[in-house]
Amino acid sequence: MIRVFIVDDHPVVVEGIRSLLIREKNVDWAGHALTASDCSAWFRDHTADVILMDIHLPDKSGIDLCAEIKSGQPAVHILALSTLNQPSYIHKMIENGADGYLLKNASREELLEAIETVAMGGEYLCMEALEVMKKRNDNEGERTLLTRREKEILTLIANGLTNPEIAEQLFVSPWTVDSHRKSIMTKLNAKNTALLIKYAYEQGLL
Amino acid sequence: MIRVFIVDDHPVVVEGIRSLLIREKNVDWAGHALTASDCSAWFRDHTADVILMDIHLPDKSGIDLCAEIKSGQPAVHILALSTLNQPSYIHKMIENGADGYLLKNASREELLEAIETVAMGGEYLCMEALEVMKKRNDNEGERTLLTRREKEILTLIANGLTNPEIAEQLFVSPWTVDSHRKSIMTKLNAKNTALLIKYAYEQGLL
DNA sequence: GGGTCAATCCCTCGAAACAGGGGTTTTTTC
DNA sequence: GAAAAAACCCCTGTTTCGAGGGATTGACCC
Repeated sequence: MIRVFIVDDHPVVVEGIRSLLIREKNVDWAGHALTASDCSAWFRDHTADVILMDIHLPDKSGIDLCAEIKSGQPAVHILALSTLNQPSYIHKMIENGADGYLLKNASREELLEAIETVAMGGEYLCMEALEVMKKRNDNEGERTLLTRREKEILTLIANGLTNPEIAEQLFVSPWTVDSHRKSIMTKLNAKNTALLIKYAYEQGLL
Repeated sequence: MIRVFIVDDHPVVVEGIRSLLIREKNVDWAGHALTASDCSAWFRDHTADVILMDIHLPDKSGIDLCAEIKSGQPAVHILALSTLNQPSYIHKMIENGADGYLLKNASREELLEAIETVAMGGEYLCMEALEVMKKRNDNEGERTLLTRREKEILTLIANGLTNPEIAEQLFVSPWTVDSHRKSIMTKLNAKNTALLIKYAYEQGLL
């Protein structure tokens, strides 16, 4: 008997999955939460075999929640659910301890298979997630391309800060910021700021 | 008895809404489709009182599908469903004949209220959509704000062209381009190019 | 026909961005 | 523990941006 808990801020998704699972003999409904904090609270006193976890939650990202739950209860298996197959999300979830990744347009069969797989300690990635992870390895991943610092600076650029302003905020020299900016532009192949922001958006970096 | 049809590419959403509605005495389940083309096909031979329509469909946007269905069957009431409250989507759906707009994190009560309202010929907008529509009226609509020429130039800026390059392409003086650029920045309240592109993206202008 | 607005053109100047080098130190990774 | 990668720092130009002013024309609306 697999005890399944779900955290998702969409009542209809919760209800939908519940009514899909309730028909299964080997699946038991542990409960649900609409927010990350409710989920954390529940797992302080209870446990489950599998958590179906939405990535977009109102109070906290599923990425952080995933790490949090795993540190408290390492035995619990987490299956990430998302509407989007943004590479950055997939990587982050896996890195933070998720055991599987499923798109919300998955069929009932796929959902059940994924739950069973992760419940037995396996790993389940949907097709799209698999492709993304493969690309990452093949291609050295256009996404891994940017370092942590570079992403940080890119975000600040997108927020309209100038190089000197960024330098001040990060307590580094303006030249450093300029160096990072140049390497970001080289990596994203952007000729100027406008293209930089455009590419960043298109690649889901913002 | 309100006959409800749903088109959404997420099986769990379909299932969730179904199990929410099935408990209602005054709601009848007409059927569902996972793609826009299936939906169109179904409505050639059948009809319903209300369609719950996802905006993001695999083969065609809900925005187009909405106009298509309405032209064939004007009596049908369409309630748009979306995970995002992007202003551009809300406007476009309403313009294409949608009778309501609901976010997918709506509660069961809100969903039922929305269905009943549109079934009776009314209009139902969720809080977020209302705010967006209000802003449009208050503010003369962040979308009408930019003139045709300004949008054209904004697109070119986003494509990485500089003012002189844009001037050359449009056969006008660089001064002219600069004037337009300045007025775009004033209207969108952007301090620099980075913010300009960011705002343009957020408001669905690109 | 007067008012409004889009679209065009013009000028200056300081502050950024962009292109092109150079380099050191710290942290990862194998 | 060595190699590689990331993060940091520096300098010099040229180009573009961005803020601040202007002005003229034509189209559309009441």
